[in-house]
Amino acid sequence: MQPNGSPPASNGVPEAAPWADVRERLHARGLRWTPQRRVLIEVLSRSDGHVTGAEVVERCRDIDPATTPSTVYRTLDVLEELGIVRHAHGADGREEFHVLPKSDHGHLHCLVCRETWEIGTVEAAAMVSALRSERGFAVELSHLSIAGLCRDCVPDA
Amino acid sequence: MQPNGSPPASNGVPEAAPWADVRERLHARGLRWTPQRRVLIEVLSRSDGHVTGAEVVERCRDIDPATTPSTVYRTLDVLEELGIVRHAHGADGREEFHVLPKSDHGHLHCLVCRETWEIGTVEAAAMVSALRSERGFAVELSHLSIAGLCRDCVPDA
DNA sequence: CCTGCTGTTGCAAGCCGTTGCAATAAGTGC
DNA sequence: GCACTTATTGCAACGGCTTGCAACAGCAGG
Repeated sequence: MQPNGSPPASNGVPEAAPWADVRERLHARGLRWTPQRRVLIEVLSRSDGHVTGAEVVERCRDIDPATTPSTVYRTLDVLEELGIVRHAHGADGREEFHVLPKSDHGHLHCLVCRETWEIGTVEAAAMVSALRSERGFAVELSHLSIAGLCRDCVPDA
Repeated sequence: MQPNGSPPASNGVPEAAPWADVRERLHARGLRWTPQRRVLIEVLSRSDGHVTGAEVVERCRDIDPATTPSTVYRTLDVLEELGIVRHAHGADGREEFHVLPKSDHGHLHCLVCRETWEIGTVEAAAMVSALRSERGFAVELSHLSIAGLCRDCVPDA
């Protein structure tokens, strides 16, 4: 059954592929395709790439009010193993999921305005390679959250 | 200066200076010196510099079983404003407090063995200044936690 | 010592996540 | 279609931390 592709958001951004084969990917690992997982995938496919755990739960409830948090979080763990989502913690320590990361990247969080920005491999390169060579430490960039004050919130002009 | 070595944990080495004037510092701000705060200061003065929120609560309870979490966390907030403690979040998002940070530093967390290391201004310098000049972003080093795999846990030998 | 102002506390409740466990239901083979 | 294996679910309870609120108690001042 392929009833007209599942459109991503509503603003014509394509997205197509990634979600189509999730079911098969699960099966390939002996995992199952359940109604609850369908709902979660539906929610994620509509996200813009960054969501908190609580947001995901809430959106799932919009589709199926019976949604249980434990199921959602456990499924997110599974999807993380499949590489479909990736999680990190915001400046307040809460979970933030990154959906379909197109590239490995971390985040910058302004402690004042709460705005966030992505920081890519290039910007992190110096630090990452320094830690790698000096300490043998392999940074998990996708889990990296750097807190601080953004340009607009730095008091010092 | 301040040779002092400041012997960290265990033995009853009473960390003279910093704690002595906490009471006055509070008073100077119109804040109060209460039994509960006395207990918390007692606990912090015995810490080796890194404790989780839950640990602090538990240790306070060792001294006064009636200790309430809300009081502890609220007082830690106050002490953070006084610059006596500083908090960050571990790889799991839980709070970690740095007591009397002698220097600004962040932390490295191994996702496998859970070990942690400090990372100082020198190591972070490249990244900090890059973010500062390219984005105007002022990194709060003391809040920085970098997750990844340490030398001993990196699979790839 | 007594009084009053207001910083603090403790409680109750709540939010975000996690976990143990028994019941349920995908997916497989016949 | 029908067992059967076992991945998955939902529940209930808990851990860490926060918040609203009424009662309490530092600490000047008289």
